[in-house]
Amino acid sequence: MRQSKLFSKTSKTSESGAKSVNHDLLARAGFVDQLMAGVYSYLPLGQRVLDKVSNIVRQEMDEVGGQEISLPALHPKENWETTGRWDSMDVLFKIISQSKSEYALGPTHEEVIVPLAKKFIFSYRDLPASLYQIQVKFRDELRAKAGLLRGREFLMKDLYSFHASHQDLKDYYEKMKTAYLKIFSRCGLKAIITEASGGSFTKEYSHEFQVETPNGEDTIFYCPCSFAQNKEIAKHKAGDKCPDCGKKIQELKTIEVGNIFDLGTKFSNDFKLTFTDDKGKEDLVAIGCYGIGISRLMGAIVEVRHDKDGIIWPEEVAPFDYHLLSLTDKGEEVYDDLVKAGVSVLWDDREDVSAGEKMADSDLIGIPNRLVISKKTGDKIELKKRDEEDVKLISIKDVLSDK
RNA sequence: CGGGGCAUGGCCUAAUUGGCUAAGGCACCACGUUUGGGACGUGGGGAUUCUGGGUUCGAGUCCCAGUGCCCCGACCA
Repeated sequence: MRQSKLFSKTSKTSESGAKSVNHDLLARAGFVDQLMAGVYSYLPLGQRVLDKVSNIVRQEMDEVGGQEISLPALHPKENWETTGRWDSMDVLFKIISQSKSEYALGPTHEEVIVPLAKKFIFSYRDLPASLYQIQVKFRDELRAKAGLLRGREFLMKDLYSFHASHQDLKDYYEKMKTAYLKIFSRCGLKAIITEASGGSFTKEYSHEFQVETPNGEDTIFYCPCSFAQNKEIAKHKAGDKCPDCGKKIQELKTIEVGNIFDLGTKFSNDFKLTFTDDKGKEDLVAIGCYGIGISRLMGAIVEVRHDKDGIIWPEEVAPFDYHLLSLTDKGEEVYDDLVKAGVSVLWDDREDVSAGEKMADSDLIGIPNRLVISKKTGDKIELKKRDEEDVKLISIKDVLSDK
């Protein structure tokens, strides 16, 4: 991609409403644009990051047997009345059509997928089943805030698993924990599995995946031995002895990037989703639900991985692998070679922009590898990692073989 | 939803006690000079000062109402 053709531009000044780090940096670097509180447009750079994160999530969900689908965002009122959530879920967006019918905009999809599952699941032979989608969700938050961290419209992966027994659900739930940790690790984050409330529709436990950052809105009590509880349900406090290992419990500010629920038979009971077991007996299907806020995850990565100059994208989610800066009129040949070799590169080919501005923009955008061509580099290319100070001179062959 | 703050070209800001044609920077257009850490000169275009009322000879500035955004809290299957 030639930067001279890039739709977005960087900005030296922060937007007056961009008080959070992720909103400020993502807006200044040209990844997102705020439409209103909690609602953002994703510009070309931002869309590339969302796609990168989504693909990581896809790979890991496919790895645990998930099948990707796409459910409607517009839901009939009736399904939400069936589960009682039309009235009880405060954040439900409700809309009225011109013929005065009422609909919900999906904040989550049990009300759609369980009726769908009824059309295909009849026998223990149809179980287990695991379905997921990556889709925009709507939640009428009273206070959207912190950039991408708490939106009213946001991108989410939600997976629903269906099981013939509760034990089978629990086994799958554990597999999902491992898959989630892998996803967050690939996104450059260390997630802490934290015990949390199951919410009002499951009496079972739930587990949140929390990432430590000073700007986080959640508080957890944590011990490195693997003990972690959300403050909401915690029976311990900072300084107490860890019930598992006896060391002192710490208090951490965190962002929740994922949450998994054992829903039991709540929704299968509401919709009468049953199956026939191998003895010919009818039983309710056990359901698990597993969410990752993709756009929130993008914001969380920025909150954790930045410095005074800008964003520091982890390799796997960066919008491009290489940022090639031409400080002379040379560079086109190198760019063409890289493109031909399939290297993901953003080429700063802008002619009327000073070297200093190109470097400042490069740091702000945060692509992990910076290549510079200038008078000083001769027929070599300078390589600098975004998160390192030292530079080295290499040849284009080194770039191609490195990939 | 309770409390607080803010609202001026696309963006960031200024404007004396209420007083002249709303000023500057960024960005944009033209020409020229520049190019290793956010260069510079000259010229140019771009504004119902959030909306609606009110006070006043006169309102960006004061008052009332509304709207939007940000922050704190509550809320957040």
